[in-house]
Amino acid sequence: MAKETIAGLAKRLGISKASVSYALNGQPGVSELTRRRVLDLAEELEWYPSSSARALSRSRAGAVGMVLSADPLLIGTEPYHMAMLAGIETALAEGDMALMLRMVGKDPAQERATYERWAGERKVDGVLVFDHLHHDPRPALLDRLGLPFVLHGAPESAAPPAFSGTTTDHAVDAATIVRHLHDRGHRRIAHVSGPRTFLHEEERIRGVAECAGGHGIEVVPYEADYALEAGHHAVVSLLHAPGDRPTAMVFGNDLMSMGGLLALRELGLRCPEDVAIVSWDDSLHCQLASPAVTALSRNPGMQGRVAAELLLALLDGGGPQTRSMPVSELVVRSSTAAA
Amino acid sequence: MAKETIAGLAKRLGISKASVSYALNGQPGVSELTRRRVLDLAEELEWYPSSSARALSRSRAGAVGMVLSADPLLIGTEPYHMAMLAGIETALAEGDMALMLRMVGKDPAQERATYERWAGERKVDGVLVFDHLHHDPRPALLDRLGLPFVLHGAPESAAPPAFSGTTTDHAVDAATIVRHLHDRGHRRIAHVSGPRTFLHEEERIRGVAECAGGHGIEVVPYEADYALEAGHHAVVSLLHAPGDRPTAMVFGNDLMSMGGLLALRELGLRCPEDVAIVSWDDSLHCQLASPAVTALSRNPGMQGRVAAELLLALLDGGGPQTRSMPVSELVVRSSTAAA
DNA sequence: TGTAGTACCTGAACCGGTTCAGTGATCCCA
DNA sequence: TGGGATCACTGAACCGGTTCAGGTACTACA
Repeated sequence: MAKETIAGLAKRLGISKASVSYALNGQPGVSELTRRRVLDLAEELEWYPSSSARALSRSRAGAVGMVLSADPLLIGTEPYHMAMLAGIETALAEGDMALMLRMVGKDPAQERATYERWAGERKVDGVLVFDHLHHDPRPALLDRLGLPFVLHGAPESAAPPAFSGTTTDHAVDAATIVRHLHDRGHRRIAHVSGPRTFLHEEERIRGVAECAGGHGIEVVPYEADYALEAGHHAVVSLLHAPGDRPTAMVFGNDLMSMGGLLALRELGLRCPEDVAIVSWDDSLHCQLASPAVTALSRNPGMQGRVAAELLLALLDGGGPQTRSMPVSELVVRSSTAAA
Repeated sequence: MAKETIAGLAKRLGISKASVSYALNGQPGVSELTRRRVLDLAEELEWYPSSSARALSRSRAGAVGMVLSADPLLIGTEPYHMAMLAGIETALAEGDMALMLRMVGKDPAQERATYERWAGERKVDGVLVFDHLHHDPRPALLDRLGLPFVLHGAPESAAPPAFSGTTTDHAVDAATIVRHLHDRGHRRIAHVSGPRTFLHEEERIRGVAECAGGHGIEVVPYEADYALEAGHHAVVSLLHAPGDRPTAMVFGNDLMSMGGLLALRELGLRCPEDVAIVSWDDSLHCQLASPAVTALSRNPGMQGRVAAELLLALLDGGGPQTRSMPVSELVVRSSTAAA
C-alpha cells in the first residue's frame, strides 16, 4: 500500500490540506461534519500523520531522552533502573511522548556528547537526568544547550527552583533506619555508602551521622561503589579494622547488601546475631536472601512516573517545579531480627 | 543562541545549501577544500543537522523500536531484559540508530497498536521482536505494515528464511541439562516450563523429553508462567502429587527457580540432597541463592547485540538473515552438587 | 581548434506536515 | 437594508534538510 499523505486525504475528500490538518488536531476552523469525515477516513485507511514531517513543522520531536550511564554490569543486575524505566515509560506514553534510551559506560564525556547531539539534532524535546552529583556539570550544560530537563532524585537541600526535579528527603530515611537499629539495641553501626560524588549519598551520610549522634550511636563510615564486590570488601575491611566491631551495617544499595551478606557467611559470622544488615534499596534480592534483608522500600516505578510527569509539564510550557517524594518505608525482615 | 541551519552555514561560507549537504554526508560533488571548510565550521558552531528534517527528506527515522510486553513486575525483577537491552543499545549506537522503547502490559493488542502507530507515523525504521509464539501474528502484521523486523530468540526449527532472526538450539541446551542431571544420578526429574504459547518452551519441552528418554529418565512436565510464585506453586504441586517424587527440577527461568527454592525450604526439604535444581537462565539470583543454583548461562547482552546487528543489516538493504546463537554453557553450582 | 569529459557547484523541487493571511458566505442586530 | 462579526475553508509560505537536473570552467584528447 502506497503511503498516504495529508494531501491524499484532502484530495479524496475534496477539501484542502489545511482543513484536514485542523480537523486532525482538534483545532477550530472546520465544521463538525468535515471533522468527522476526516477522522473517519483516517481511521478507515489506518492512516497516521508522519512523525518527522510533524516534528519538522512543529519544531517538536515528540520524544524525550534518557541516558543510563553506569556500569553495564550494574545496570543489568540492579532491578531499580528497570522498575523506574517502566514507570517513566508509562507516564510518557500517556502524554504521547516516545522514550529514547541511550546506554553509555561510566564515562561522563559520553553522556555529555549524547546530550549535545540530541540537542543539536533536535532529536528529543527534553531529557531525564539522574543522580545529582557534586558540582554537577549537567544542569549548566543542558541550559546552555537549551534542552529542558528534569533532575530525578536530587537531595532536598540541593533543589534550587531554577530547574525541575524530584527530591527525596534522605535525612528522614536515614532517621528511619537508624531508629530501627537503635530499637534493636545497636550502638555501633557501619554505614557503607555509595560514592560521595553523588549528592544523595552525602546527604544520607550526614543524615545517618546526625540521627545516630542524637541516639548515642557510633557510626563507622565506609565509601564504596555499589558493586557486589564492594559490599563484600567493605565487610571484610570493617571487621578486620582495630577497635570494636560494628553490630549492624547499612548498605547503600541492594547489591552491596548481598555482597556484605556473602562476606559474613564466608567469615563464619551469623546475621543478624553477629551483624545485622539494612539495605537502602529494596528489591527481590533482599526478599530472597537468607536471611531476608531489612530494606528501605523506595518504589522506583512511582518515582520514575512522577519525574516523567514533571518533564511533560515542563515541555507543556509550565515553569520549573519541584516535587518531593513520599517518605520511604522500612520493610523489616530477618536480617535485623531482635537479638 | 539562535539555531543554525544548513542555509545559515551555506551563507557564512558563501556556497550553496546543496554543497554543504554533500560535504556533510561524505558525498562526491565537492572539493576536498570545501568539504573541510564545511566540516570545520560545523564543528566550530557545534552544529548538527536537524534529525526531523533529515528524517523527512530521507524518509528514514533514524531509530528502531522495541516493545517490551510483559508483566511490569516481571520486567523489573528479571535481569535478563536489562542485559539484553544494554547489548542492543550498544550495537544500535554504533550504527547511529536511536532506540525507542515502549513498555506495555501483557495485552497483545497494545503491542499491535504500537507497531501500527510506529509504522503509520514512520517513527521507527524497524523493530525488534521477542519470544516467538505459536501462530505468532506479528510477522504477518509487520509485513503488512511494511515495517522491517528481526525476530529475536526464535527456535531453530521455526526459522523460515522469510525473515531475519536469531535462533537458539534449545534441544542442545536441553541435552546439556539432562545429561548433567543424569550424571548426578537423577532418574526422575520435573520440568517446570514457561507457557507453551512460547515456541521456545515447546522446543525445550521436546528437547528435555527426548534426551531424557534416551537416558532412561522419567520427566514430569509442569507448565507455569515465569513468576516467582509460579515456581513456588509448582514445587508444592509436584511434591504433593501421587507417585514417586522427582529428585531434580528444571525451571524455565531464574525467578521460578527462586520460587522453587523457597518452597523447598518451607517444606523442610533440602537442596540438593532431597531435590536438585537447575535454572534455564543464569543471573545474580542464581549466584546469590543458597544453595547457589546451577544455571544455563545464555549471555543475553551478546544475544541482544547480535539481534540489533541483524536489524541494522536488514535496514541497510541486506536480505533477511538468520543467525544461530552459540550453545549455552551450564554453570554448575551447589544446587546440583553430587549426592 | 574543436569537442567530449570531468570536477565542482548551484537553483529549485521535494519530503509531509503546520499555520498564517485572506476570501466568501452567513448571520445578527441596529 | 446594510455593515460588522463570525464561521468554514483555502492557497501559499514555511520548517530544514536531500537530491536532481543543469551550468561553468577546466582538462584531455583527437
